[in-house]
Amino acid sequence: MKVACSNCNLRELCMPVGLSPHELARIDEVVAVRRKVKRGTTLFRNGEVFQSLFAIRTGFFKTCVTAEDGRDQVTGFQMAGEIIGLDGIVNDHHTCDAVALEDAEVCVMPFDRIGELSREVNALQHHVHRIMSREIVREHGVMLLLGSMRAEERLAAFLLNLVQRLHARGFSRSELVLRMTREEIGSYLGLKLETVSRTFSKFAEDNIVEVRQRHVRILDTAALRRIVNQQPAA
Amino acid sequence: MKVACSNCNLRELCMPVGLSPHELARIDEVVAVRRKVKRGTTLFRNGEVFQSLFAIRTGFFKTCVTAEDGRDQVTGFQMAGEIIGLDGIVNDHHTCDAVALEDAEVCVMPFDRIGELSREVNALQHHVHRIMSREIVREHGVMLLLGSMRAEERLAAFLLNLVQRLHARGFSRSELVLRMTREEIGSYLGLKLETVSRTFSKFAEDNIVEVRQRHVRILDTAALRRIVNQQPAA
DNA sequence: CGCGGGTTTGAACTTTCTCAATTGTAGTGG
DNA sequence: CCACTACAATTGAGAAAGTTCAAACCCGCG
Repeated sequence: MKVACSNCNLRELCMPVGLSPHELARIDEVVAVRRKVKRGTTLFRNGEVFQSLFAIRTGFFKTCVTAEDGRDQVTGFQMAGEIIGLDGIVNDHHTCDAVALEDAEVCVMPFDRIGELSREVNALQHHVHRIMSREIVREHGVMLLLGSMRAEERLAAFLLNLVQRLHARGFSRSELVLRMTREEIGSYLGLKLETVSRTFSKFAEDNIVEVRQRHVRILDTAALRRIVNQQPAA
Repeated sequence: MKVACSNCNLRELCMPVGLSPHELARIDEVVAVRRKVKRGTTLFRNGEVFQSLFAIRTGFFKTCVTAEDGRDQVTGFQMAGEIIGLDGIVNDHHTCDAVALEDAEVCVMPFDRIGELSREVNALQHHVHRIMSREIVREHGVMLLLGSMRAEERLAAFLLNLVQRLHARGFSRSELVLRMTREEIGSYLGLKLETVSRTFSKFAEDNIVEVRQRHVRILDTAALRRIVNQQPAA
């Protein structure tokens, strides 16, 4: 199987744009191999030695951290074109688990190779910085959500975010299939699974969405946006 | 005033260790100037153009993001030796505010200069990656806190984290002066200021801490640890 | 066809929030 | 030096949101 970023249809998502032909050729060296990850198995685990970043080629992941007492927190859901493993850089060990929520394939990018190449290819260096910074900003958003939003706002924000990212990948703007359970959504949003379920029901009752198990159709995007931006308290 | 990382007593906190004399000399070029920031004023603001990272030389900062509807979330408190501004890299614009909670001084490190130098000085490149990764991991911890801890656990974790960082800077392991209001603590922890205050009172009643306004003395660190690690629900 | 994970829904309970009043503290100007 | 102001912190009581526990349900899969 040919592994070449230069031919990859996801290139604009995970690699820098505007490269010269020569740079493009070098970029292909970033990916060592591809690796398949079966649904329900982990790509990496908390405590494992960190060696590579992973670009998701197909499939859907969750990442979660675990406290000493066993408490679990989903820190994100990742889809094609997104990069995971950044948490491992600080201490050369991963600090969270990455679990495939459906059969997946990832591009393995050894981190030392990224380092070498980004010394030569300027755009790659900046790209790595941007990816990490983007993750920091994303997490700021999650902190805002967890720290100051109510259940309905959280779920609305979650749905809008998911559908927006899916749409950027060519999927529908209004229809989506959830790859995760209510419990995983709840963990991510800081809610219990029952609350997630109830909130879905409430949205359905208000004709904002149509929910059939994991199939969700957004009927009123504007309403969702209004819910996210409503001010519960100053 | 001499600006030289090589002579700075905070070097181990913000710069890579184990540099050769030559590398050490190059590192001094990272810092363009120092800048003073008066208490209550901002170092940078959401929307401003990003140009530099900042290393805190003295003083204490908070960073906060603001939603469109005006909601505010403190995303972190930063002290001497820590680096702020990483959020600005993705889009060349800052996405949060950095406010000095006491008179402060920062080292201004132009980001393009960091880029150039880290192409030459290998250790610097890795160091930048590590700093960003550390911030990502820190935020994972905050997400865990916001997503699955109760008020007492949040405040206990907050106090332990603060005092640990202060101790790493030579301060007491048990005594600290809070630089922020109850409201700012609350915003960070996803609680209302009244809840923060009540929780402080509860800790005081249980002889875990002694609180006089912003002066806090930790009487029973072990008890705080136990509170953080208690399991409210599976 | 039945099993089991995942989901929905109800009712009682807990935690945190909200609103309001009170107190404390630091800074300002007479 | 003290009164006064402004801001921060504490405390109480009632309300609201989300959680917990429990039961029932749905649906895909072996």
